[in-house]
Amino acid sequence: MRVTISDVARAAGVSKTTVSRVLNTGAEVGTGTAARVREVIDLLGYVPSSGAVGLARGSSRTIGMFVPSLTWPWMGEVLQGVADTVEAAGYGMLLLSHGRGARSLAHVAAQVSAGAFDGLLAIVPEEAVGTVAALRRRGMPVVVIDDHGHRPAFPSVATTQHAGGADAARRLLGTGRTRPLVVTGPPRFGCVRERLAGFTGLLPAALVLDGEFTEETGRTAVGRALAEGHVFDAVFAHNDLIAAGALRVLRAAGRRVPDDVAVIGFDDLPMARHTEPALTTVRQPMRAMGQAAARMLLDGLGGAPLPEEPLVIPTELVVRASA
Amino acid sequence: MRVTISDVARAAGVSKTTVSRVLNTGAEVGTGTAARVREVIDLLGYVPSSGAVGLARGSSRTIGMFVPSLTWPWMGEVLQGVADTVEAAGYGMLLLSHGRGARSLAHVAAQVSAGAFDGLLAIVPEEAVGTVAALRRRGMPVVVIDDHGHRPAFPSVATTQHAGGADAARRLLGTGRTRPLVVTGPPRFGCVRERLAGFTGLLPAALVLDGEFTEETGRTAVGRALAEGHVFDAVFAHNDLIAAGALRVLRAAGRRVPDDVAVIGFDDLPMARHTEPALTTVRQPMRAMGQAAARMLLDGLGGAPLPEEPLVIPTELVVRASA
DNA sequence: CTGAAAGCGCTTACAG
DNA sequence: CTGAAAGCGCTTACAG
Repeated sequence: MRVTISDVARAAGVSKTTVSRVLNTGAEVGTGTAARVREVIDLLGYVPSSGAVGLARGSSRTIGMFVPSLTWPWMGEVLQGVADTVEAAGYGMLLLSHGRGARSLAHVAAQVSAGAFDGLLAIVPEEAVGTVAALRRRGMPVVVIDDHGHRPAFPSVATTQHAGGADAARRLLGTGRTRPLVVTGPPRFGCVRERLAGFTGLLPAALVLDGEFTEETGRTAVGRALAEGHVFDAVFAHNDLIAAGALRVLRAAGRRVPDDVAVIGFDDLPMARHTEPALTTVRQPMRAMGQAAARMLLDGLGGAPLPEEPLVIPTELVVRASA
Repeated sequence: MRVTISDVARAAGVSKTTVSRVLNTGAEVGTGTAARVREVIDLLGYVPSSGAVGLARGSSRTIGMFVPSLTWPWMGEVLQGVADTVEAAGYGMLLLSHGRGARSLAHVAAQVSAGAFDGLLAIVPEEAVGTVAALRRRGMPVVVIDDHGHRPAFPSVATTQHAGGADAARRLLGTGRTRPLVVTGPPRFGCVRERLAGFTGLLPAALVLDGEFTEETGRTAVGRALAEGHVFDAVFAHNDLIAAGALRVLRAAGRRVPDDVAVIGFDDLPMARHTEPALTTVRQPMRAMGQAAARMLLDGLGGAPLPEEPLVIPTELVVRASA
């Protein structure tokens, strides 16, 4: 049987009110009484029912975490950062995925209406911007992890997409490259446009090809550039998967990396250490972003105003062998 | 303001009891009345408070998902399978990670005592077996996703580790290999022992080296075998990362794959398609396992008895270029 | 410093 | 087929 606050009160010879106070405010209770109550709580192993507390207090001590997909290569890092922070604060973390599209959104809406969580952390796919904005308008505290695209409308944590692109260009410039090929992800993502702008601002691209954030895009794009006889001495890939594909095609074509063609990726996935040659890449601080976003939301739930400006955690150029 | 059951009752001109019945059993309510109530519910956008329902009914319509780490390469697949299934059933999914060790376990215990979820899905790290077993003894429905190790004590979904190892051996045998090198993960994992037994049952290994489930282990283990002059015509790596490391060292040493040395991995991570040459590997059905485990738990919560025997979803040999 | 009582929003016997 | 009332386990004015 569940141990309730009444059991504790009875065993300690006090009222439920007093037990509740010991548990929460702590104030207004005699030292001796408090000690006795705490003893009984430990003895009985009492833990307040989250449902009851939620009902009485109108909050759930749980945050929602909404992600477009759970299988993206860096998603685990973000989730780990969020989970560690949220758990340390004694909060629960309700995971919501956009995997089933519109039905997933309906599920989120239902959980919100049910009061299942007090605040929402979100990586917002294009299709869900409206939904998330609507939740926020209805008063739900929202913090967005701004990996792809710029949404000034939300409190958010972001990284330096533009500067990351510029760092890549600077590195190539520093090693004497002047005719880069750029292979981007889908241009609908804000991050793609920012990385590209940062890069071409310093180093005009010989050629820009867009595709998906996949190894296959890396192979086909670079393969095409090669086949069409474009001249380039570097590749700036918009993520590490694209870079891996590029490396593969370059080797197959007999181009030496970095001697003939330097290659720089983006993300710094674990695999970046293991490509041949090891990949020079722009590191995105995914775990730190998860932690910071969680902290921001928790502070917000604690009463702090959510910041107007994005909290920016910088990218970092990680130099390995490919550039 | 939150729309409550009282608002609906008032607007529909019925009692809260009737609204509750329309929402839940559906039975015992006049057709006309039910229709009217449903109309009002839609109109007002009423969704029952999960906290209140949980309190009154003693359940939370939420399951807990406990994982050792969120950053393992196949974890996202499992989570996606679980999330899709759980959400489709209208349940919430509380994510619990073992990332902070003992403190994480304490957090789990607190969430359980708080009644935060009705059942637990778990990938159980060694250190947490006791905790999870204790929860089960106290009546918490538990389903274990049995990736690593065999725990007959829990209802579980498993895959064919032994047969997967045997399939790898059969493939090598079929291409005329007789002296394999085996590089395993940590022997404390049940899956490691099973894969090894399945493999050596058909094809005695020239040499067995153990290590971690990392690319680095692949490089150092195969590097050492090479340096020490061991003779082998194949490598069975216990996961794809180890296999990737092996491929790299073999190439660096001038051994052709698969001509001189065939290589087989385990898992079928996305990267397996992109190694050089593409990796032949034993696929683990991680997403399907997540789905099946979730379904099993949900059925259990619905009243079905949890199966005594593990539900086994088979591995599958995926033949690419490396063996 | 402490407690009795109302209330949070539901469900569920019980009575009709 | 329908409703009044008790109860789930807490918190929080309010009174002392």
